[in-house]
Amino acid sequence: MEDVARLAGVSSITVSRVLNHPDKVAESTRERVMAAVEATGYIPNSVAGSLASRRTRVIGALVPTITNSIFADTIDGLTDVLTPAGYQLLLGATGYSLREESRLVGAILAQRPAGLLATGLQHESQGLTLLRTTDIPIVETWNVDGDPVDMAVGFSNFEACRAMVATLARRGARRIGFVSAPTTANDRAEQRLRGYRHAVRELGLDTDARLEREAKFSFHAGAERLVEMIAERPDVEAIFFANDILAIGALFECQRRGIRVPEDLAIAGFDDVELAAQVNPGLTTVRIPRYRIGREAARMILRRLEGERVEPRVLDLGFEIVERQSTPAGT
Amino acid sequence: MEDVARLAGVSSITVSRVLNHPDKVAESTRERVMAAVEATGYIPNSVAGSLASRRTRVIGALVPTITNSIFADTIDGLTDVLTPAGYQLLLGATGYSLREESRLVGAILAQRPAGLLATGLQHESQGLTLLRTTDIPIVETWNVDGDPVDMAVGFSNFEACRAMVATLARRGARRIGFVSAPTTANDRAEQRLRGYRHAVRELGLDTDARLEREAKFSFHAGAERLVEMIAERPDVEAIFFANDILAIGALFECQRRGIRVPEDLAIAGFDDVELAAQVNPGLTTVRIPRYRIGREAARMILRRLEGERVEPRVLDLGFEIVERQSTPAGT
DNA sequence: CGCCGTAATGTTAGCGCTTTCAGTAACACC
DNA sequence: GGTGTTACTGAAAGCGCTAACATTACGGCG
Repeated sequence: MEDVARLAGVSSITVSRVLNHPDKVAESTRERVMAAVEATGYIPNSVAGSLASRRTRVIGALVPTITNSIFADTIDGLTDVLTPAGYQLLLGATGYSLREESRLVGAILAQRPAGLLATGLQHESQGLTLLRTTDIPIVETWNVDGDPVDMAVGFSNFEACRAMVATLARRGARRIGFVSAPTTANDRAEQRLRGYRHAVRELGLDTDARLEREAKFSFHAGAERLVEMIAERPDVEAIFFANDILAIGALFECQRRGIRVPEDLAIAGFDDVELAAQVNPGLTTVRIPRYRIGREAARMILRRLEGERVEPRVLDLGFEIVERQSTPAGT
Repeated sequence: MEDVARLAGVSSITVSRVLNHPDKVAESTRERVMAAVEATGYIPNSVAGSLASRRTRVIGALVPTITNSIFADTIDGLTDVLTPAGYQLLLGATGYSLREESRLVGAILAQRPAGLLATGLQHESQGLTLLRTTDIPIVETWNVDGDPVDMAVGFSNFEACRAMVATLARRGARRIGFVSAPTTANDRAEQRLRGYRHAVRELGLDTDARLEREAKFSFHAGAERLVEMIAERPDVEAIFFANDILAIGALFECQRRGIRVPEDLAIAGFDDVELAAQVNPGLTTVRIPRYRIGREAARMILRRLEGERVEPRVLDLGFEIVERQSTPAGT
């Protein structure tokens, strides 16, 4: 920066101003400085800048895994808002471990981000303390059933599952199975399971424990649980899977076994991934605002960084039941 | 940090040492300092630390989009190596724009990352200059057909496509269509197309331009190109899609239209996404080391950061033709 | 005509750490 | 007992910027 200043015949603070507050510099000076920046190939040092100004242009984001496209969509929404605003993304993957989340929260906060996005409302006490102590805007995502540390944006996993069970029941099913995602360190999965259980009781449906299982996130696991469940409860009428990947894995298994969907068995998923609309039959599922979660989270953070108050602190973006051909049509 | 030092009855430099070089501090002191760190809830300021030490624990990564799972897998491999080594990920999505890539390279370099991962060997001159000028380790990924700025890890898209066409031809197809991904700002797609063209000529197959189309990345586009191609060239025997998503979109369209795969038409994809093995019939495709690309890229960067020389600078991880049921079986 | 507001630029200090060099103490060795 | 060696701790300087205040020039205004 010293070099640039010398070449342009100004002091270094003027160079700094040209780069950060161009309107506070005379146009002729600005041009001279910009030319000098080009000529020297100067790349500003944001590390030094951040230290001096005590703020960074970095937003931290913590997701369980970026390998699951639903989180990739949220990150996508986040960057689509952040990038034009001049912010960059510091990404961490917790691998569904609250221990690892705490560690990453510490590591990310050490970078003094301007804001932070987390997934879920559930945290380890250590991480929670860190989140509470810091004064940057924090948005927890993918869940609105609980108390956020600061702000939250998402939808009710509980209500979404309850609504899907109600839809299946309305189409005539009384024996509805549920395949949950692992609920440890995953409040979204836990609430989906609770939503199912609540609905089954509420509607007086079959509550046999054999209609409930857990599966890791994979096509294969969905197929396996399907096979197990129809072996133990051949009379099951519909199986609701906690995510589309499981459901589609099961759907493919039905294709292979000649089980007719939805005539012999109805299948429903959760997430409405792009694939859900493409498979044959199309998958009935819950559409959730994955991309918008990221977008709105970014907006909330930015608004706070601009000094505005953000109300409400919990933003429920809702969900939508999408009925396709994998469940019986309405009459 | 001042507070911690006072509480522990040491100077601030000792606190710094406890945090960064714990082995250079007496155990009793270390314990006292750690207790003080806990008590005060001190979170080190990496920004200041980085400025003073002139190095960060951040690695930049540029991908076209994180929404495509193949890049998510590469990022996954990257973080799996980087995180245990104490590095964090600064992620940028270029949206397949070289202009945007240049901008992001500048923004990321301003953060003074310890290393940088880019996707592809193709860059705009402005971004290329930045990459060349900087002295941090840089790995270009997903392509080894060309000259890297620094290091590269990936496979030959050209040879992979050539090999798939040869496989299809070996199974009897003479009229093989190709659906390319958009080739602008995407050297990988471009080389896949060139590999197809080369193979078709080399093997004396049908070179009709109507057997060649382009499609954006979606199931839907794959289905559309399929429909168009069989309308214009009803005698096409096999269609090779530049990625699995296109191929699977086409496969689903065949299911809907009652086109038997592979009896009426063979279908092949590229990438071997998890879904490719699940669909019915299973998709013949090219398996590529998506995850390992990220892993090896991280390893190369880390080795360089430890002062080692890295040879070779271009690491070809190869590919593998995976024949499933969407193409005719061997005899 | 002096005063004051405004625009443009510069001076000074310091952000919170780490590097470098120095210093102290304890111990072994010839 | 002087010297070297190892282990530990500290003082001073400064990383490359920006915030806050200072300065200069200029023109409008009572």
